[in-house]
Amino acid sequence: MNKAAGKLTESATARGRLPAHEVIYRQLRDLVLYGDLAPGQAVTIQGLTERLGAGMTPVREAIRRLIAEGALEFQGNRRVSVPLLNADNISELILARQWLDPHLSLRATERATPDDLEELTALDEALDRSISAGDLRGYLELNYRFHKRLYELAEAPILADLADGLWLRFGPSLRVVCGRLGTQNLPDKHKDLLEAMRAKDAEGAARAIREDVIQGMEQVRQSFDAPAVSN
Amino acid sequence: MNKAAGKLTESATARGRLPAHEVIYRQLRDLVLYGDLAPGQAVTIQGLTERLGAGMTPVREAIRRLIAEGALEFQGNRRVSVPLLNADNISELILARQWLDPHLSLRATERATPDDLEELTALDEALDRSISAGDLRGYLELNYRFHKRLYELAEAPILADLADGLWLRFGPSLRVVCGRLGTQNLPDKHKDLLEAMRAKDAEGAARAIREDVIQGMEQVRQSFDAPAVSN
DNA sequence: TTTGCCAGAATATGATCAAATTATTCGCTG
DNA sequence: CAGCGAATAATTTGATCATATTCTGGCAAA
Repeated sequence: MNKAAGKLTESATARGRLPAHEVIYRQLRDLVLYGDLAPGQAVTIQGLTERLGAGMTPVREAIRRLIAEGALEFQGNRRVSVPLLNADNISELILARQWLDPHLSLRATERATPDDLEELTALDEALDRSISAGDLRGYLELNYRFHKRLYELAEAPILADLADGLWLRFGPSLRVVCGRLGTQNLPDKHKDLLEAMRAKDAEGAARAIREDVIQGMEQVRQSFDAPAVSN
Repeated sequence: MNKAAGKLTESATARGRLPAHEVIYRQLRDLVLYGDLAPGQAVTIQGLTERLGAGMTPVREAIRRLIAEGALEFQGNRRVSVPLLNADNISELILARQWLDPHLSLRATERATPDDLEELTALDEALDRSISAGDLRGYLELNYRFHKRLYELAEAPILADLADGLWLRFGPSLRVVCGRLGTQNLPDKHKDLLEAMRAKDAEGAARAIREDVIQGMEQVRQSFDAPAVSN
């Protein structure tokens, strides 16, 4: 096998140069994940080519990917928009996360090395600083990265994919809710989780994350029962 | 609002003319779902433009969508292929379906009308005929449609999406396994399921589908422990 | 074995065509 | 004469293609 050749060739993608459609995909993904695009907002190809300064082919491909992941919605005619969730959708998401997240946390606890735990702890501390500073965007980003890292540690790529994909679906709504509540009222169970993980208490970790999920997602659900904002 | 205009215009997409990328997507999806593309097989853009007689832009978009759904795999360099599952992957899929399918069946049972039940029964009978006739492709297609219809009846679009997506992941492997076993040895629990649904026994339906999933998926898992075929 | 070259495939652009929404005009009725 | 509504024009946006460019992997020669 000429496995060495690949290394020596120092392929363009390997040395950090990602294809444009990949770059655009990640940018657009973050736009959805962190709620820079509001629920219901229309997404146009040409609008994005300007906003992200790219050709339309990469933008087009990025949009298709996001649609397939449920992050965007194809509206039958040729319109694409950020999905507008209803209370039932939220219930489904809560249900799915209530099953997936504990399962993944349990596996992550069994596999996490001290280094991994340190990394998670550092992420959580950064998260706390964002909350104190009232930095909403930072909170959303770090909170996601905390959970995402947990998924990765579980070494279950398919289940992690599923869990990861759910974040894209409630990302826009989460932003709206957190924007209303302010960063001060955003408790989490990360401390309990980390403690359980350090003790290799997999069941305890699963319980902690389950509470974290319920606590966070119920806030989103309640915002649907509450009177909708003006516009 | 000129909502009337839209109706009168009799929009092209509304009267059945789907965009090419959508058509290509569905064709390519079926190719994966029913195992016409073998696990590990390389998928090239230009190869598909010829095979499906389409331009490369629609093919490109279809491939991106399938990659996002986990039906295809982007191999880092510019290669795309049908994912080759390992035993761990199968375990993940079993786990996910063991949770999703019963849940959806339970909801479907609560909501199914007599007409719906009749439709499912008809699908199952057609399925039996395919088995008797030794028609593997027909079996794969009808079995999928049976479960897919069940997902739809649950009226939980997000969970249904997740469950549906899993089929794309084990489709190619399922084809290989069934090809080895022959259609005669493909038992299912559909009869038990339908009986429970007719009796509005939601818990019973959930149990039946759980057994159906385990029975079917375990066959796939075992084919990994069994000695791999020659090539 | 290593290095450089080459064929072939994928990426990316811009042009072109088609479709849908929005804006405008015109005619009608009250 | 004013206001409403329908038909139509104009603009915007999406879909598709042909083409240019870049990259990869293999092959051949040193």
